[in-house]
Amino acid sequence: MGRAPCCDKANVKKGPWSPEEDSKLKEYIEKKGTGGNWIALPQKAGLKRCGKSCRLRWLNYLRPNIKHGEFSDEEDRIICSLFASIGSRWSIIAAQLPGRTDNDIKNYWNTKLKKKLMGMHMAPPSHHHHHHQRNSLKPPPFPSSSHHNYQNQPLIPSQPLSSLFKDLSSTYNRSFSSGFEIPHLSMTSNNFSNATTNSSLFPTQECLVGSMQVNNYPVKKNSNQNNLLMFGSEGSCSTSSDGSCNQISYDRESNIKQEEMVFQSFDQDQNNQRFMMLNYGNNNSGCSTGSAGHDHHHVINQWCERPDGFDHLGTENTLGYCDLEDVKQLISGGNNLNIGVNGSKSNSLFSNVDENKTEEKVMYFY
DNA sequence: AAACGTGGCAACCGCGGCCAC
DNA sequence: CGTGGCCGCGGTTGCCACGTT
Repeated sequence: MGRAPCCDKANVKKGPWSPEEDSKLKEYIEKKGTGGNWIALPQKAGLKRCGKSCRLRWLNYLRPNIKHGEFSDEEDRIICSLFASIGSRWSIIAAQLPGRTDNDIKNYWNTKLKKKLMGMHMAPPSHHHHHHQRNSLKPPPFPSSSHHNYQNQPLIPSQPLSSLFKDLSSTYNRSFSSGFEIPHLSMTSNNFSNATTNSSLFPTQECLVGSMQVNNYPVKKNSNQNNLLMFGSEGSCSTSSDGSCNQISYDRESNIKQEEMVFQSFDQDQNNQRFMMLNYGNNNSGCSTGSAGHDHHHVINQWCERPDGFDHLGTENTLGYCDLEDVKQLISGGNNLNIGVNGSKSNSLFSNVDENKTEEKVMYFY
């Protein structure tokens, strides 16, 4: 039933590469190139390896100009801001960092960089040795005062991550308004438009503008609050009560991922709306929890009329923010907003849509 | 000092997408 | 337009070194 193997497993070596294999592969490719066919290459080069293994070894290790060792603050910054905007698309991120491979960056993010950002709020989940444990995610403190001004915070931090983290965590702790609510959101697939922005706020960002609906509860009429900026990867706002939040294994305790992937958006000042998204997670399972038969969209802001308690909330990792004027400018102002729905992953976003529900504008970054 | 836990990475593997036929 | 098969992505696993109990 399964897919045919890409090569003859019996006759193929697996595991770490020996220096001899390395030099064989290197010499062959330097002399003859890959010929555009990795499958045939190992045989031609006299290697008992699967073509994919050769490709990986070459791209991640043998290829010229591979950079190893410490990541600089600048690299940290780039990775962080790109992750904030496009999520875990490591190959794209790697393309911005000469000499780094996607694998390298992925590993670095998962083992170190993420912790730099998360450390104070909670220990990131460990998948090691199947010690999946439900992190007891505590909701953040519920401050009664608000109106913290983060006017001058840049979207892409110019400081090292350590200082970014400090700033944002203190902001975070102080900035909830007293009455914020958790709306349940889903998105509709119609009315999305494609374009590209060159805004200085979001240089070369790709974004998607579309409609947002709030399931079951009316959107507040205050139009200042009708914009929601979502940072994150493709599935960031998938509705998951139907299990369509894909790529998550429900039969494992790795469910925890979903609960960690909570977005927060909040704004305090009616006249000076700020939008902030917090996203924690390592793939496209977004803000849903998907586990309890509800419609789980834990996006925190003053969005709809429903006051709701904390439920499944883990709230970590501030990655970006802007204010309403920025949003407006992007939406109007002749900005082109680019990239539509991208493939099947995003399709799950658009389930559970009731066309009769209130729809509002949303920008969805990925 | 042995067993156990953890971090760091390299490598693996399934899948979606793309393209040639 | 199918369809078969390769490519590359990204989530996951395996392994080793080292720290801790």
